Amino acid sequence: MNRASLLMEYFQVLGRALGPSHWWPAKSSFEVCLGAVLTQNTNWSNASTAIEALRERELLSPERLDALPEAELATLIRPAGYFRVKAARIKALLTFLRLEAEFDLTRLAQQPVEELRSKLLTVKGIGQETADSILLYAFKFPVFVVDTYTARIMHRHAFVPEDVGYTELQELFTANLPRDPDLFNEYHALLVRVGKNWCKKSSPLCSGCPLQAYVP
DNA sequence: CACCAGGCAAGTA
DNA sequence: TACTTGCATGGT
Repeated sequence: MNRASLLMEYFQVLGRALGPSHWWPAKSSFEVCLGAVLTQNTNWSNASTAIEALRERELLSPERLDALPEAELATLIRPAGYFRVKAARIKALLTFLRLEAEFDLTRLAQQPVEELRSKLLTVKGIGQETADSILLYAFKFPVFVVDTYTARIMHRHAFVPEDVGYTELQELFTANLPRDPDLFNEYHALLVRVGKNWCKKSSPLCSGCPLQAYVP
């Protein structure tokens, strides 16, 4: 079986077993951008608590957050962990959004995806995964997001070496799947759900995983 | 108690 | 370039 067929089969098996993921859980593109930073190396539950703290204070707009002092932002997002680092990163992102598009995210997304990706990567605190999460989940560009779960799962299934780089791992999917943002959206979500439930870092518990039959 | 979570940048050699 | 370290809360 070739990679393209196998990757599509994985998607279908996971979809049938787990059902729709409804990603990204956010009410606006801007919320996706915030969540993308807040969830860096952090479980979504903690990131979500931080988002809700901002929501309670009606701070979930770029203008309101931009006006908020960084120290106050840091206090509010404390539950997300790395809160000082993340406050600085969110501030850097806000400055970028203001200078690049006057906080108009719709306008920001008018440019070619490669151009926007390059610009996002210049923002301190926005790496490849965060940039791609924003491109796919906030703006619906057909960009496949990969993460540590993706690497672990695909390595365990012998698709890639353990130390596979971000770009190489991403190309495994983009070179073998149709460039469909809805497909990429759901596929990444399903892989994260598999990772969380059955493909943990230590004590690999494949039992019960929908993809167990495919593990070599 | 230890380990982990939807990373990233800065420092070192 | 290749490797190491700091960042930090909350759940299991």
